[in-house]
Amino acid sequence: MARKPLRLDQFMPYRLSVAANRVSGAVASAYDRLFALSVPEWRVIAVLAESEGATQNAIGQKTAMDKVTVSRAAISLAGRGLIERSPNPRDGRSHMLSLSREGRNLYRRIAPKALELEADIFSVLSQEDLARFREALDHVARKAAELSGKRD
Amino acid sequence: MARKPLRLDQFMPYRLSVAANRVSGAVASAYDRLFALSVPEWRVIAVLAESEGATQNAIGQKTAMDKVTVSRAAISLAGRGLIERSPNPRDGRSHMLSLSREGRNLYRRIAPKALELEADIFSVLSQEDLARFREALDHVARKAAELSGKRD
DNA sequence: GTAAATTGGTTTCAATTGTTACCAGCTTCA
DNA sequence: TGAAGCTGGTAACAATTGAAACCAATTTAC
Repeated sequence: MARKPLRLDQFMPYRLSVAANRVSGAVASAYDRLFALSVPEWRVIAVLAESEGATQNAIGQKTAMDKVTVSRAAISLAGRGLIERSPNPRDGRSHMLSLSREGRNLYRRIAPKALELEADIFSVLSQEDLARFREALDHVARKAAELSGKRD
Repeated sequence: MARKPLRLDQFMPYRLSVAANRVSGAVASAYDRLFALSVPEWRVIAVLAESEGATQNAIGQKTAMDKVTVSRAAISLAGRGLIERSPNPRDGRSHMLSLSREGRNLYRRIAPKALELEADIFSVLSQEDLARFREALDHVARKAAELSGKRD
C-alpha cells in the first residue's frame, strides 16, 4: 500500500465517528423530543414490536447492547407501562417482555417518524449508493469486530 | 417513497451506529494499549502535528470536539510533557499549543500504526468502494448536521 | 475611557455509561 | 441428592461525558 501522510480529516475512523455521532445525535434528539425515549429504550421497543415475548437476553443479542443497558431500559419502560413482564415458564430467572397496548400504540406513532427521519437523512444518497453504503458498513463493522476479537 | 415496514436491523441510523462503535472501539483500544492515549488526546496530537501552534479553540473547530474535551486532553498531555503551551501574544487568555520533542517522537511512532490499522479495517473495501463510502459518509454527516441545526 | 457584552478556557455538577460484584435459579455430574 | 459451576438479571461503583456556571481577558458601543 502506498505511503501516505496521516491527515486527521482524511482518516477514516475519525470520519466515520463524526458522521455516526451527527446522525445518532439527530435521531436521538428526535426520539427524545417527540416521545421522551432514549435510544436504548427505543431499540427495545423496536425489537419487541418485531418479536413479541423476547427475553432481555435475546434483545441484547439482537441489538448489540450490553445486558445492563437492556436491563435499565426495560425497567424504565415497564415503569412507564409501555412494556409488560410476564414470568418465563422455561426459566424462573428471566421474564418474557412484550409491548403493552400503550406500548404498541406508541410504536405505531414512532415507526413512521423514524422511517421518515431515516429517509430524510439518507435521501442524499441515490438508491444505488445507499445499497453500496449499507454493504460497506457491514463489511467494515464485521472486520472491526473481528480485529478486536468480538463475537459477531 | 415506498412504504416499508420498520425493521431495526435494516434501519440505517442503527447500522451506522453499530459499525462506528465497533470501529472506534477497535481503534480506541489500540491507542490505549499501545500508547496510553485516549481518543481525544490522540486527536489533539494529530492536529498539532499538522498545524503547529494552534489554540485549543482552533483544535475544537477542526475536530468537532467540545471545548471541555479539548481542555481536558490538553491538560493531560501537558502534564505528561507531550505538548507545550506558550502564551498567545495576540490574546492573553489563550495558549498556543505545540508538540514537545517527546510529543513529536510519540507521533512519529503512532502515525504509522494508525495508518496500518486504518488500512487493515478498510482493506475490506476496494479502492473505488472506499472512495464512494467516504463521500457517502460526508453527505450523510452534512445532512444530519443540517437537520439538527448544527454549524458545520 | 469605561460599562456592557463576548469569548477562551477551566471548574463544577449532573447525567450516562460501562465494569464488577452479586443474587437467584438452573444445569451438570458424581 | 447435592455440591460446583454457569447464566439471567440487578445493584453498586467508578469513569466519561456534556451543560451550565464561572473567571479573566478582550472587544464593542457609547
